[in-house]
Amino acid sequence: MAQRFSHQRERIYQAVLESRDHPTAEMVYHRLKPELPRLSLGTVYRNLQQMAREGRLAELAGPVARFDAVIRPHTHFQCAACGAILDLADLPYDPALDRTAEACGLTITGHSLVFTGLCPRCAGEKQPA
Amino acid sequence: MAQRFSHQRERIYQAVLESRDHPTAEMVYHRLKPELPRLSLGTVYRNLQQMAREGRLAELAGPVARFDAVIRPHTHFQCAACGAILDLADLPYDPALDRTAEACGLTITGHSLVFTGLCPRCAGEKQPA
DNA sequence: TTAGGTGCAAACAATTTGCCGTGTT
DNA sequence: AACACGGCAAATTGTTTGCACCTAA
Repeated sequence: MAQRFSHQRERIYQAVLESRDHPTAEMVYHRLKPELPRLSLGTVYRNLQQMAREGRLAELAGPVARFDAVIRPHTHFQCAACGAILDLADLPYDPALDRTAEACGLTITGHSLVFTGLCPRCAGEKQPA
Repeated sequence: MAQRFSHQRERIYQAVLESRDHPTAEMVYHRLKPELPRLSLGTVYRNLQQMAREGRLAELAGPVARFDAVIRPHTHFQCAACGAILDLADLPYDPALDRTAEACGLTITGHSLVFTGLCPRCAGEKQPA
């Protein structure tokens, strides 16, 4: 289980660290390809995923699209265990946040706020080791 | 351009509306298949995407994963035009939000806050029609 | 009648995995 | 030497699209 040192992994980590644009696996691959001509895309995926599991990297968003019939902006909750998404009706969308963000000099049209944790069902199933 | 009434589209909309779990295209398909045996997955994708474009449905997250070497929770901004993601260093992560959400009876481990709008470059390129 | 909608299957795109030789410990 | 790692390509999965037919208006 113990992982070993790996030249590629360190390069991949550095690439994500240096490029501030939250790159996709593909972007990392193309950036490293010139200096590591034998690098393969599969390795990039494997290492990104591994480092994300360990918490060395953060992963933004997932690979599948989900839809919501509630148009009015609102707050979501996603269970880390089962992936279910719930609405948090009690936690209203706060437009004041958008105005705060505009202070950064950006044109803000809205925001998405998603809480992470364990849903009641998964929290119940968790039994202490 | 004007769209017509479509039985399938209404069923698909209803399916998203009735299932409160923010379903994926696949989930919608499987839920409707029994009552609409000739329904095809392509149609589900087409209609979900169309309704999302029109604003009749909201789409959560995109299909490609991105990575961030900054582990410490922080706030993001995504440009609606070019898709670029920026860090909003001036808008710190607010742990108080998590405590508020716990009032809903959930175990909260964190949250993600992503603002949407136009980045400076895309805002500059926008010329009035 | 006319343009949009649908099923179906093929095309694409994003991501994962098996196999087997290589590198770290 | 043992076992994690990396390259490569095939396999999976998620999503889009071309085409011929069907249907609302």
